[in-house]
Amino acid sequence: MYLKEQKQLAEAIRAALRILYQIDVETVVLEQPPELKFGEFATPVAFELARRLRKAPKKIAEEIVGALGQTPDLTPGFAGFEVAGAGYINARLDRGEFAQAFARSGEVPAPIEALHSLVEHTSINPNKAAHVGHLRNAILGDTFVRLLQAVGQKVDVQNYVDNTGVQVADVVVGLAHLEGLNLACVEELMAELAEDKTRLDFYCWDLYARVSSWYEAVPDEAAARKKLRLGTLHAIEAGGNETAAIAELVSTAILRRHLETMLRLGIEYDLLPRESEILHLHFWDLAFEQLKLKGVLYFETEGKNKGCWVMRRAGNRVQGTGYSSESAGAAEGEEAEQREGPDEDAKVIVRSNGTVTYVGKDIAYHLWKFGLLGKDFAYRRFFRYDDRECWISAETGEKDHPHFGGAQAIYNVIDSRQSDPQANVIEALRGMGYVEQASRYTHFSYEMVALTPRCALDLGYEVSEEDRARPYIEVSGRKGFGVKADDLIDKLVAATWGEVDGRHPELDEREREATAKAIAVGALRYFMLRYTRNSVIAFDFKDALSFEGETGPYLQYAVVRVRSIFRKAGTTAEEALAALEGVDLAPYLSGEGSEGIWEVWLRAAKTTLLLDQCIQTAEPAYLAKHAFQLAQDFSNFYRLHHILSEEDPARKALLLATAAVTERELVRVLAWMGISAPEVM
RNA sequence: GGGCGAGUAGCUCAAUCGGAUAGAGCACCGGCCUUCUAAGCCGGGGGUUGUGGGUUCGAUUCCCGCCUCGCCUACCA
Repeated sequence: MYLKEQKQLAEAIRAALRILYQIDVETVVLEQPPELKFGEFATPVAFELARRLRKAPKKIAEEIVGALGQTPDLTPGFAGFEVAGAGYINARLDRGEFAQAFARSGEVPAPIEALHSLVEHTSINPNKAAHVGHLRNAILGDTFVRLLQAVGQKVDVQNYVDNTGVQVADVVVGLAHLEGLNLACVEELMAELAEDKTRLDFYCWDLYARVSSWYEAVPDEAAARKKLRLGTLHAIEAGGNETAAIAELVSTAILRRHLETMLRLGIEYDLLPRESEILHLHFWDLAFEQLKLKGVLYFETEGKNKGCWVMRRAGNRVQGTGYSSESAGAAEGEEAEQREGPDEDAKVIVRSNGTVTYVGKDIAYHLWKFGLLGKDFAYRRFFRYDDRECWISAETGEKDHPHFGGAQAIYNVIDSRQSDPQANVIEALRGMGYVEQASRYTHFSYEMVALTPRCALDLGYEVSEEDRARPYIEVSGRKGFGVKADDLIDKLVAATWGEVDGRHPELDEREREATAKAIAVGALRYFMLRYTRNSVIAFDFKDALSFEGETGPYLQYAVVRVRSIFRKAGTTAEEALAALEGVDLAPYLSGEGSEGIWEVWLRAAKTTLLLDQCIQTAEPAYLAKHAFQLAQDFSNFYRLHHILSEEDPARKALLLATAAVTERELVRVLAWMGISAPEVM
């Protein structure tokens, strides 16, 4: 529904333009009029054509309306068209018919393309606890996974683990050198922490901050300490030594903690590919050969990058050994000729000492994602969910495992600071001739979560004078500055639990707990989804712990109210929708006494349109906003029309069905956002 | 220096491909629980959309200049 009518109307108008003026327009702009009394659709197409046809917009609009009126077979489902203002064309739906059809169908969205997609999100360095920024990442990613699944795509969910990077090395330096622990002692420490119910990732949060400041603490020692850090990193990368064993032990335990934290929000993964396997299985060697063969990498012989294998950046044109990704036209050739000397802006992929950079490894990994590397990981089971298994990469693994990789489209949920390296990887793929894959590679970019200065002060951090003047302060794992994910979830659950205890003493303990958790998750997930991706979230407990207004609980509350009505009415949403069969709804959907009813139906019917839009733009915030507006429309309807006391049976059937479509669509959208609606709250 | 993003109500954010009167939430003020759950609803005040030009019948939206802020721009990962 809605989408169908929208397309139909656009086609009918295009047909009318062909008949009337023998012109073809690419797209007909359709929008919703400012008020529903003008109809459901409006188009300003007559304004655009005024100059071209040398006619007043109003006259054109009248002619189009006339043509539409004479060909009713082109616009089934529409009740009428009219000219408004200086030349708008407004279209009215046949409301009764529309509502009947929508009540019946519910419209299962058709897949845009039955793609096999791969979404990578979370990807927290396994050396410390997850913080609010990681929550935004995981919630955006998980929601997008659900959206893709809603349109019928097969989706692999991956959480990339950098278990051999500097961040893990820093924590190992802390354990081995600050605490003076060997492998056995680290095992002992972990056992003690477990005994103590101290979360290991919390312990490492503090340790990581200590190590980071320790590097700089004594100026004379700084160089030696940095050397220690680098040596630790190299030992971890190489593997097969005690340092690497400590790293493996700790990072794996922290990784498990991250999965537990995310599971609290209903977030699950299929696979955890790790950097250690990308290194040890020599993914890079294969990628390097391909990159050289296809001329994407070239050996720099001059300038600052002398002795390195480099790649030109997207948008740069370079002559000689470089290549041009798009078909090089004459103009580009001339431009290239004017340039002299080495491309100093090029991206170094292999350093002059022969080691490969992060971007290089990432290119190899992404070739694997698209099934273009010619090599695969081995796999082991790692984490058991209620109804599925999460696998982890391994050098040698289990014989039977699901097939991973080889996706047709990929989405990387990574914050916007990484847009440059992401662009490099895409450019490399394109340069290798994988143009199709490059076009289906989406850097699902989002802005960071920062803390408001007030929030930082409340948490007891020292805040400099200039930071206090800023609207927000960036979180920093290195400084141990931020809000830990589990702490936030704990706070949310405590707040909702207290509230549920007070409101529903009649429920047993387990029900109250489950309800409180559902509301806490709803509040948190909605909070992270309501902002568009490129907006920085300035985090504050006051906003995040709010359960009123535009929040998750507000949406859940609308569903709870609907369910309460059905309980009292002794019926169900399904029955209420089925009972509409054969009822003439038109008299109740417009005119006196219909206020607020049609708004709910129209809004509810737009859900599929929003789903489409969110996928096209990779922007879940539109859906969050839509759900809120539907809940708002329902609240308005709820106030204006008392359902259970309605005496006209036909009207009562419609009012019940209005509540039913609200529930059906709201529950659907909430599920896409990973939010469940409790029975009571 | 170059690239990307942002600047909208006191605060936090929306505004579909350039369209009709720029909308929500929070905060503030005033009302509404004897009728389906008040985590709700209604009403009120609040705006030179950073700034100066341009294009257009029409600009928060597109183009150019300027101002402010953030991020990226390493032979770190």
